[in-house]
Amino acid sequence: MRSGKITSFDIAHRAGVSQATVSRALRDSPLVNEETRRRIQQIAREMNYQVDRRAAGLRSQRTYTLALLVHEDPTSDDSQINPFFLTMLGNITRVAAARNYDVLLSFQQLSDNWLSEYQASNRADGIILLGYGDYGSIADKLQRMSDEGAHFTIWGATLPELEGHAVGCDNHAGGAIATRHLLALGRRRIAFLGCPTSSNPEFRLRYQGCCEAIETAGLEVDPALQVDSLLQETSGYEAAEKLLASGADFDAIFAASDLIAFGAVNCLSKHGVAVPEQVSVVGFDDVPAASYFTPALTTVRQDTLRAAEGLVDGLLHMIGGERVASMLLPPSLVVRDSCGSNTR
Amino acid sequence: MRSGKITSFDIAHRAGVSQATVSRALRDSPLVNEETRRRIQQIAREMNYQVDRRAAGLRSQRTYTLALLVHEDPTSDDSQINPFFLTMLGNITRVAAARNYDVLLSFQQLSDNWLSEYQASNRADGIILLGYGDYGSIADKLQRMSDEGAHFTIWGATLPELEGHAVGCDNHAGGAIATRHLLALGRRRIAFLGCPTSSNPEFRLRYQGCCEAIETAGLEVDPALQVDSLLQETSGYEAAEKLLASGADFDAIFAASDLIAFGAVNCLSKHGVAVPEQVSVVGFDDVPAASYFTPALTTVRQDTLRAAEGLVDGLLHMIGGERVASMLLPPSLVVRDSCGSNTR
DNA sequence: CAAGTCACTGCAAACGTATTCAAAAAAAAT
DNA sequence: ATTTTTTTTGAATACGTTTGCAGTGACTTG
Repeated sequence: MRSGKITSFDIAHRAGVSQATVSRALRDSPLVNEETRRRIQQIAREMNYQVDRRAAGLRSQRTYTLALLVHEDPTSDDSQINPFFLTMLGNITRVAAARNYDVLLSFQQLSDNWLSEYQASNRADGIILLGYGDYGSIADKLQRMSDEGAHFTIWGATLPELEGHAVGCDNHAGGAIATRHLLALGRRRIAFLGCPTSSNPEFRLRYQGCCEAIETAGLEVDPALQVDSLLQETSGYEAAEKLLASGADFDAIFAASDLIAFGAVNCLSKHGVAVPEQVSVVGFDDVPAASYFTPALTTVRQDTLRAAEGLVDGLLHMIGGERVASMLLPPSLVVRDSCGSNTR
Repeated sequence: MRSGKITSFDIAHRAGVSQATVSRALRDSPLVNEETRRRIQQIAREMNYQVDRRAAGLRSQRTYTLALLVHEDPTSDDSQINPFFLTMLGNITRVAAARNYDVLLSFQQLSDNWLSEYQASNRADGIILLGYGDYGSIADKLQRMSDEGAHFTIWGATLPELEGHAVGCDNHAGGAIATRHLLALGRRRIAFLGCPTSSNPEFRLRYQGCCEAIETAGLEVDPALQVDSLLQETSGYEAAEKLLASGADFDAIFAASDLIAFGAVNCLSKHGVAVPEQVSVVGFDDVPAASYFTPALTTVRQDTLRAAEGLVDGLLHMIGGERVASMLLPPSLVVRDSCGSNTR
């Protein structure tokens, strides 16, 4: 004789009150008498009762769920996810859980109807976009999301022209920090591996910070030392190969991402160039592997925990109807072995 | 004059039919006339209508959502997630999406009431557990989940005594493959870094496979060459240090995880021991960083995509009421530089 | 003591869908 | 022309909450 599912009516019956009172008691409403509330909560605990989120959401028009949409490079053959985003993902989930929100995960493309699917089907109260460094391709979709009143926030550069809320690292400052570190070590010919001309504003800003630091030091930026590279390791390897082949003189590399740096170092090793003795290398992101890497990679760290907090809390405020300003986080330099500063 | 939310009634009104017919038409029910169905679907598309998942779920008692519970080591200071599980996570999400299921992500502890929270609050139709290599600590909870009729599956060793469905790699075979590879390279004194006596059955099985391969080759297992180590890199470093300090003679290391291998190699380097020249090293998992590592790590790969398919499809079958057998996946060896086989 | 407050509580109406049951229309069979 | 069958539709209800509104005593106040 298995009774069906336990509902608030069962609790009400057992407590000798109405179902409405149970609902209120469980939500700590001040409308219900303290002793009654405690008794009801006690009974609910004993009966192992849980509020049905669907019914509650249906009535209150909330889901207490955030959708996390992680970008996947459609050109990438491998199903590997950038480890940096995975770290972010973990932090976002943790922060959301602390705020009593669930996180719905998706790696689908941001298709034309993706928004409507999630927004209109009431699967989530808001959306967090991760890994869309290149806004250009989705600007129109963001605009539409904004027009339709969707709540969303995006990790990346906080551009004034961008519609909506964003949390990002101060890429310009990050580029400058890394470059100043290399300059302080006596390096003078600093190569940049990354694609500043693409519509990816993060790489562009990192390069700008880099150039500015060089010029501030009274040196000149040599365009020959900038080689395009995408985010991935293989792309970094190829970029380094191109740099070597060009015959350009360089004594340091600032890679726009750690993965690029990994690829570049591997390439240099293969060609007998010693890191950090002959060439200093700095990365960007401080992915977990950066510390395992040989030589351990000096890199620019983004504070992923504060970033996650910024994204989640910003989004929750927007859901709450507030207007929230975008957020720029200061990066920090993590000095390890790949620059030679530790060798004295 | 913004109309409220679009409901199936709006579609019905516009199409001149009843709401019931709309519901049927949108679910491709054969009960509705083909032409009517097409017209309704067309209108729904035009009006950008999306079924409210909460209402639909409330009525049909399904959520079309799977909960993914990833274990976090509570002792770990860092908030880093094991990269292997992150790869799994990505694959699981993709597979689930292909099956039209959402994935709810959580890194919370499997607390006593976690199950009831997810199961009873109807946030998910089933649960996937990831990272619970050590079943001992949660065996009672699994039993309770099973008793309460929850649908769940777990990544890890498929033990006969374990209640419920599991998908796992053939750890015994994996241990044997790795060890045979080392033996084939002429290594004779193979150390094992990992904790086979703990309740973590995966490590135990890997060690058993290792021992069996050694004995099959007509050699003897030296217990002095087994050093306990937890999953993490730092733990691997310490284990290698202990091994060196013991003065034991060894020419190869089989690490129970890639992270342990990373730590061990770093430790050996620090002590001037050359890898792979003096000591060959094999890891387990083939995490993304394994290929970036120097020397690139030879390791045992688990097929994470097939694993994800096994987990998701197994779970869906269970939700569908079928009885599903657990699944054992064959591992494969990825040969890179850390064993010296490539140096010839 | 009457009237007004106050602190609780219960009734009942949503929320938006899926589904049962009966009915209507159309087609087929007699 | 009537009955039977088939196809297609609509009315009504249930899913399990939250919440506006009204009601009930008890308590204060003039």
